[in-house]
Amino acid sequence: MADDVRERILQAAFACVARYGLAKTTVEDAARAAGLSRATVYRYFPGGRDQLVREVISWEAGRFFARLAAAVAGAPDLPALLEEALVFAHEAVESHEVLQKVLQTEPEVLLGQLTVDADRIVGLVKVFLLPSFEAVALPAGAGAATVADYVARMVLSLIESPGRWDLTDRDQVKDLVRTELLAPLSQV
Amino acid sequence: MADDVRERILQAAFACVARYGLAKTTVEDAARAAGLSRATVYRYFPGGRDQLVREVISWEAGRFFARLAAAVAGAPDLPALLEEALVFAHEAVESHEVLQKVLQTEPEVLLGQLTVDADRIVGLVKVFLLPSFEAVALPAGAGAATVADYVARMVLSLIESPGRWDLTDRDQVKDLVRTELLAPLSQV
Amino acid sequence: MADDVRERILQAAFACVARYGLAKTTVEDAARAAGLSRATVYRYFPGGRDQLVREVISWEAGRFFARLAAAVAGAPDLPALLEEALVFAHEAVESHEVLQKVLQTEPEVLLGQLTVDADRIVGLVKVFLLPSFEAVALPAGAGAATVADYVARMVLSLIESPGRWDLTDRDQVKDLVRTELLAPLSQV
Amino acid sequence: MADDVRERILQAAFACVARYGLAKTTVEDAARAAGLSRATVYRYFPGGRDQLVREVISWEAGRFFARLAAAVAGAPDLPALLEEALVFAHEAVESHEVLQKVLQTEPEVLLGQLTVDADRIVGLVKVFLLPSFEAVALPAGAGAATVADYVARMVLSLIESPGRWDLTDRDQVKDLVRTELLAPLSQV
DNA sequence: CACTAAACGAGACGGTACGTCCCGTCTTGAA
DNA sequence: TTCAAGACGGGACGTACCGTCTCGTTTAGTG
Repeated sequence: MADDVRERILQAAFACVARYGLAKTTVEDAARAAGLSRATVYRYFPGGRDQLVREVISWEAGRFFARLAAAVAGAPDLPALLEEALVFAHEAVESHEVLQKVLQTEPEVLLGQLTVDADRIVGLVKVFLLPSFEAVALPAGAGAATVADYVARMVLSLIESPGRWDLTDRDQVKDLVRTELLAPLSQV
Repeated sequence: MADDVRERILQAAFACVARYGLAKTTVEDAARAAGLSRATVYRYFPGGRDQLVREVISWEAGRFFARLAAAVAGAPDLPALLEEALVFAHEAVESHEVLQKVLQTEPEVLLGQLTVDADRIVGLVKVFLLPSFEAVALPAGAGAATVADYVARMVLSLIESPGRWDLTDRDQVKDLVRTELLAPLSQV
Repeated sequence: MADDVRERILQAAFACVARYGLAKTTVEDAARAAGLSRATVYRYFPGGRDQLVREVISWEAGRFFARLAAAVAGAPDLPALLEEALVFAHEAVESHEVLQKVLQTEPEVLLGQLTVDADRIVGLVKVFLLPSFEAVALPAGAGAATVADYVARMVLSLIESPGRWDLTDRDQVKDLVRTELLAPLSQV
Repeated sequence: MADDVRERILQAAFACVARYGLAKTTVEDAARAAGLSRATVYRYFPGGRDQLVREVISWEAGRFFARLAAAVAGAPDLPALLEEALVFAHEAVESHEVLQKVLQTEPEVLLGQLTVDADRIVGLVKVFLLPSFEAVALPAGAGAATVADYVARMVLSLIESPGRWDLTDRDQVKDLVRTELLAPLSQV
């Protein structure tokens, strides 16, 4: 029940961000959108507006990775999983309206938050990849955790700025996964 | 004269950031510290507090690179320059009290700003390195600009997160420059 | 409770006017004197400073007439009432320190406001006199309201500028009431 | 030359009042409209904005009476003069756009000023009427000055609030002049 | 004719108050 | 108890004028 309310607030706050942007979203706005009083918001987010904004971003990031997980659930092996993940994630980022809007109108706040959360996000992706690496033969001296960490960072970096790769093109992504992500690992 | 005042405001604002942090620095604070009225601050920074904060960060970043430039002015050749730059920059970042304080207490704001300015900063470093690369034999097909861009990004990245290198140790840095920064370029 | 606060603000503002004058009384001053924050003043007087000043004048005028009503409460008949009213009102105006101060130092603001409120004030006096006229024989064709209106205007005018009458001298006032205020009415 | 500039400023300020109203007319506005710098305005009106506004009202009032004087210049005798004056003045007040606008949108300021200036204005009218009364037989014991004062006040009062008279109707005005203004004087 | 003195334009500046906004705390009353 | 409702203090924001002042630049008047 409590989590219910919390969820409702986050959801409402996210909706407000979609409408007003990060900077212009007010505690009052969020409360109203959630059908709650401001006081209640403060009960659930004692850190006030800052905490709320922070958690909204975290929350939406979480949802993002949940969708990602679902999207790659059926992948038969590691390369397929990475390929699927890159394609889906890239596409998801590009077509995430709120994200795109915020990135264009007030990137500082979002990027600031994301940079600060970077470790946590890498962690998320890593945890998500880990099982796959544990089921695979790795180069001597490389633990699954280390490798997962490395790949997680690479993947995130590629999503942000794909460089010369076109993440829309499945063939290119296949290539990318093979040559840049996995190749270094199979060299013993 | 006008630039004088502008400078004074930035300087004062920076001092305030050092004392109060980015978030708690007020236009009024900056004005008082500069010995000016708030109105005057708004005359020079019509964008208000936001513009002021933005420019303070930019301004200090500029000063940082100016100090960097001075520090490496005497380097005899490219490897020495890069080595000097890495050592100095790392040391400077580590011992920059204001920077460290802000990074610990309110990284979001600063990182947000820096991320947004990233391009500009890469540009600064690139411009700064460019002459050195133009005076040097480069791999076929690689323009000095491209190479400078690449090295600039690498250097910044290394300063941020050195990974396995200890940028305090000159020998390691020498190694790093040779194997990671310049090696790829000398392969024709 | 709300009216309480409103009252407190008006009272405080009036005190400020007494000290600083109408023009130099600040919203901040009034708030401070009322022991409230400026924000609260704006909550009760959304029209801001203008509304506040306006209402302070109105409010004190109201209190003035309340005192007047009390002073003449015991008058046995109409002539006595008018006499009492003239004497009391004149004395009250003359000895109203704040009023006198403002009239001397910044008459424009006050007079402007009073002129604008003139109708309302005439109304106040009229309502106050009306019952007395309804209990009295009036000239044919003259409604009590009409007569009250006429007398109200005369009284106010006399208070402002007594002309040749000395409103301190009870005998003169008796005369005045008889010959100038009531005589015209008794002529059928 | 100096008076020229002064005049120009007043004229410009009046134009601004016509456009923006009394309260919203800025020293800057007036200066701009006069094609002068703000500094110059302060040179001619050291009392600043207040003095300027005050004088603009005075100035326009002066012009008003000048027009009045011109309008009645040809009157053959005192009754005709008063008749002409009443008709003209009433009409002039009614059709004075700026006056009407200000009276409707911000009467306080204007009325405040006029009330304060009341004595001066009565004086103007009085001086203007005086010669006519000196050339006429007056009741014993009444100096021309006293009579002129009385009539001046009556006329101004009638212009402000005509009461039951229709100052548009020449016949009524003729009547009014005879019965209310001059009758009392001819009774010895 | 030069030269000084005044008038003026331009605009920076300090200062002050305004009105607005939002935050975070707290109280009260109803479910 | 939990929550809605909302008053309140606090504080910063950005804006708008005000009045003062300092500079150059005319523009006259005078020696």
